[in-house]
Amino acid sequence: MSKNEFICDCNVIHKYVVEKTIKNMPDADTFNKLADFFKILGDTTRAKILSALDQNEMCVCDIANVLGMSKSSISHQLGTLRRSGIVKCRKVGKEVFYMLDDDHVQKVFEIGMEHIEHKK
Amino acid sequence: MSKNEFICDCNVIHKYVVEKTIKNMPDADTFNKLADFFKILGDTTRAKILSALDQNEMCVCDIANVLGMSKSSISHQLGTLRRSGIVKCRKVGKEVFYMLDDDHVQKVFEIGMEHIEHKK
DNA sequence: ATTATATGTGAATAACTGTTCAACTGTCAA
DNA sequence: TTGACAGTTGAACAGTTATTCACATATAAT
Repeated sequence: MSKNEFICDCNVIHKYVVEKTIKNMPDADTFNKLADFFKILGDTTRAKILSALDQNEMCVCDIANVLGMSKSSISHQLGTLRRSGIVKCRKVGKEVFYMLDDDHVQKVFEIGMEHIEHKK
Repeated sequence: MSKNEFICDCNVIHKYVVEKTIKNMPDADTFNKLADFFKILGDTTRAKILSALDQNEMCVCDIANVLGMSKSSISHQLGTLRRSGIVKCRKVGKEVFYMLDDDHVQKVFEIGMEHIEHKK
C-alpha cells in the first residue's frame, strides 16, 4: 500500500496498526449518533435539567425555577432533549410534565461524575 | 415563599418539589466540569480519535490516516483532548504516541453505544 | 549544517448553538 | 367570551468551535 492510497497529507508510519484500526472502527453513522448523544449532555443547562429530572418528573415552570432561568430557554432545551429521545413528557391540563425517557442517561451521568471526582 | 423570591418569570406550581430538587442539586462547578467532559466526547472527530486510541496507542500521522483527515486538524483535537486530561502522550523521537488517559472514557463510550443500539 | 519529516500552533473563516425577545397556541376559570 | 397562565416557537444576536492555512518547532538522517 503506497502513501498515495491515503486521503490525508501524511506518510504512513505504522501501516499494520492503521489498517487494523480502520477495520475495527464502527461506521460513520454510529459515530454521528454517538457524538450527538454526548453533545446533548455536554451543555450545562441540559445537564442540570437531566439531573433535576433524575429526581422527579417536573413541569417546565418548576425546572425554570430550579435552574433560575426563563421558561423559554428551558422549553427550547426540553425540545432538544425530547427530539433526541432523552426525555419524554405527559400533558396535564395546562402543564407539561417532563421525565427521563431512558436510564442509560443516568448511568452515563454517574460515570461522568466518577471521572470528575477522579480528576480532582 | 412568594413567587417574587424566584429569579425566573414563572409562578411556582410545585413548591415542595422545586425546593427539594434545588437542595439535592450538585453545585455549579460540578455541572460545568461534567458538561465540559461530555462536550469533549460530543464531536464526531474526537469520538473517532478516542475509539481508535481505545484499540491502540497511535501517533498523530496514524490517526490522521485512520480518520482520513489532515494532521493539523487531528493535532488541534489531540491538544484539546490532552488539555482535558482525556488522552496523554509519550514522545519517541519525532513521533508522539497518544493513548487514553483514563478508562472512564471507555466505559462512558460503551454505555453511549448501548444507548444508540437501544434506540434503533 | 542542511534537509526532510512529525508535530504544534495562531489567525481566519464558516458553521453551529444557547439565550432572548416577541408572538403564538392551548387550556382553565370567571 | 374574556382574561390569565403554561408552554411553544421562529428570528436574531452573541458566543463558541472545527477546520484550514501558513508558519514555527523539534528531531533524525545525510
